[in-house]
Amino acid sequence: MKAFILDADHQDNRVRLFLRGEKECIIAEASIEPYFYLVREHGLTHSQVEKCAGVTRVEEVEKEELGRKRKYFRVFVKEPALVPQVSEAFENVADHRENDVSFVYRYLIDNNLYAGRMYDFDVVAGRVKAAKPLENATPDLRMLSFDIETYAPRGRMPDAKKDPAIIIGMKNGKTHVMSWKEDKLRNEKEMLQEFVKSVKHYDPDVIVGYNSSNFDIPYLLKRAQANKVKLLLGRDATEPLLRKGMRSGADINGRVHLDAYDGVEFLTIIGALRLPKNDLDSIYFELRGKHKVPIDKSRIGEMWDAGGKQLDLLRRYNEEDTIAAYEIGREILPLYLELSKIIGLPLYSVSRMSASQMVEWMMVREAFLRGEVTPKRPDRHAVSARMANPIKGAFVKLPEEGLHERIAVCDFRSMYPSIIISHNLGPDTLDCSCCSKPFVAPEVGHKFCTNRKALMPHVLEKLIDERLAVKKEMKNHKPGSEAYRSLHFRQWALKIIANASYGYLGFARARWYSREAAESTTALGRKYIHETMDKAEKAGFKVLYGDTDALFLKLENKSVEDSKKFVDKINSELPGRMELEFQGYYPRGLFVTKREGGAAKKKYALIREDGTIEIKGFEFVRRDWANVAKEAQEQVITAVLREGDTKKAVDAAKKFIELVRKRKLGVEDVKIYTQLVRKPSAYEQQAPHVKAAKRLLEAGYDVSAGDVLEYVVIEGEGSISDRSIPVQLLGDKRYDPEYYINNQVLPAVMKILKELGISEEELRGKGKQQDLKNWFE
DNA sequence: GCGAGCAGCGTACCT
DNA sequence: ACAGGTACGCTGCTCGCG
Repeated sequence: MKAFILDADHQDNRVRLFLRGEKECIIAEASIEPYFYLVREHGLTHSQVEKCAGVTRVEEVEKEELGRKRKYFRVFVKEPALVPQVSEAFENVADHRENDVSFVYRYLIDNNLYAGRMYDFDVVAGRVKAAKPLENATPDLRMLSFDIETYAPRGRMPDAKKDPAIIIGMKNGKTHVMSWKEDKLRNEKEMLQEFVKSVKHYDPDVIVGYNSSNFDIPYLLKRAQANKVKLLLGRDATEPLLRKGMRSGADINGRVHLDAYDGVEFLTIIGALRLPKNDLDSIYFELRGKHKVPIDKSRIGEMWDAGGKQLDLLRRYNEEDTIAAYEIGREILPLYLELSKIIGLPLYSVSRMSASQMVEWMMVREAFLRGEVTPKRPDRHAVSARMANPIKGAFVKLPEEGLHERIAVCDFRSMYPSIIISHNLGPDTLDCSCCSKPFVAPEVGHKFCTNRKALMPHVLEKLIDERLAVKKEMKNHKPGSEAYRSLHFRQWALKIIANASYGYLGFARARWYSREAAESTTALGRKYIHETMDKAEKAGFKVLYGDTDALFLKLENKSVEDSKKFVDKINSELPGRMELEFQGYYPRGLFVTKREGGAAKKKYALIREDGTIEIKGFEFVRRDWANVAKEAQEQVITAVLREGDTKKAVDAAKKFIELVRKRKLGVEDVKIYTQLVRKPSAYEQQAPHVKAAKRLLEAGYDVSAGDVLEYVVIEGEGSISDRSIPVQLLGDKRYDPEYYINNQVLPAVMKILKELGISEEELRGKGKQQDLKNWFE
């Protein structure tokens, strides 16, 4: 059967595989002997281990771990559940290894099977006998998104014990919203049954929700219980299984429960997405350019009771959430599928992993393939010791403030991965005993083996080679075609994992953490960027700025061609896989002065020849600035870069100040977003967002760490914090024009205008010194 | 008792 | 729960003056 492993779990010693073929999904079983390792030390004997209850047999093996040979007992046990138990029993006698590799992962890794990839499975009597890898593309997955609305009386959050679910929306191709006031459904119970029936009928491979692990699925489970029905969403007609722990989850057997919220967080962390906040409305706006129907969540109960137009509006609201979840699913499912194919673990598991976990599981698999033992996770003390001792990072050159012309930007392609590969860096090649001439890292002096390839460089090389091949293959396909799209997601997935590798080396909780390898990586990075800057100056360019792996060259009297030739010259002198890339030419660019003087790093604006503008670091790109300040700054930057028009820039700034002063702005223009990273009581300073959070709490809202707050500074007495009111509680309170001029618009625009020699006074139109208060006559 | 000056907290950005 | 480098608003303390 031509199929791929969509999902897998186990019952006792039997691994259960959900094999997704062209159309059908069948269940097949397989098995493997569960095992783990004990390090042979402290006089522990073979027979001692063998005698332990649950142990079936013991092998004496010699294997490599972190570049060193060691002796282990490979301990086989009766069933998977005994792996943690038996290893625990030896805790005070011998160190264990790989006792935390789950049974399904063990099966996939040890059999060299990659979930997500196509195989020709030989299934006899429901058991997998063999699997032959195929080149075929994965068949299209059936995806269903869903979203629920729940009833609650005004003034409190819904309580799953007593408040019913009232609406369920679903979308596969088309959208279907049902509620039990309409749609021939008489009550909540019938709606729940209808939902289960729809899922069974459509038989999706993937069920997408938004925050469904924490809300929709737990809620529906409780409601099903209250109505004495079962929420049988699994392919084996089972209910979702809620997972507790550090990260809650909801497993649906045989399907992939994709929580789009996880996906959005993941994209945000890797820098592929930036939204003011990660809620469905922000996403809806990002995807469709318009906001969802505005409804007050605390009034959902009333709207339900009112029926008619109110209920229609509520259904519309639900429909938009369902659509948004579906659209996010369409974007992240192909990405997760490619990640799953690369890592080889089931799609559902991968969708719940952080980038570092993805790197780590790739390493675990590759270590197995190389016959190596996986190091154990560091304990709490090791983690805090690692964190207490941070690693020196990248070099950032002080730029030259002001307006500059004719800039070429170059950067090192995948700098850190290239360094790790080119110099064979890793904990397993550090201080080897086999090399008479090891590589010695500059500045830090760590020595690395030059004979045997380390695990991380080995993994990275595979990732990067594969990515180059995929990029090449993409040229054979039309952009927009299905094949192109899938290749795009593949190269993106490969890039994500490669880019996370350096961070992983320096990640305190990593099994393959290596302070030495990580600090050698950054030391080499600093060496390469410094050397390249020196060479650029010698070649007659002016190095305007540089950060980590990027450098900005001012062409002066040289041509763009010259800068490209310079890049070629550098590449001819670089070792291994190191490569400098010409990134682009910019006719104009702007750097500014810090408030306390001196040029600011990590803040600049560039314009391309086609007139498009790139803004980095400025208030314009920060969510914790009001829109009015951001828009004013954008217009000023645009006037300066596109037209070189100082007057236009000044006029734009004045226009915004006037708007503020005349109170022409709405909440959207003046609200400020700030994330609350802890619970409100945990702050020592009463910052504006902390005060806003406390006000929300007082008013009976739920506020928790991680929430992004929206607040407005209103007029009145007291500090800014005293006057920071969350938008939910704004009522008819008015924004403070003085604050928005002096603390928002002016700093944002003056930062730019100051570089053109314009003073705050000139902004006011008169050349004289005047008190800012004059704006408020 | 009061304002100026400043350190440190806190957030979000860049590579 | 991926790294370090950086800017900068705001609070709340210290200090000098009277």
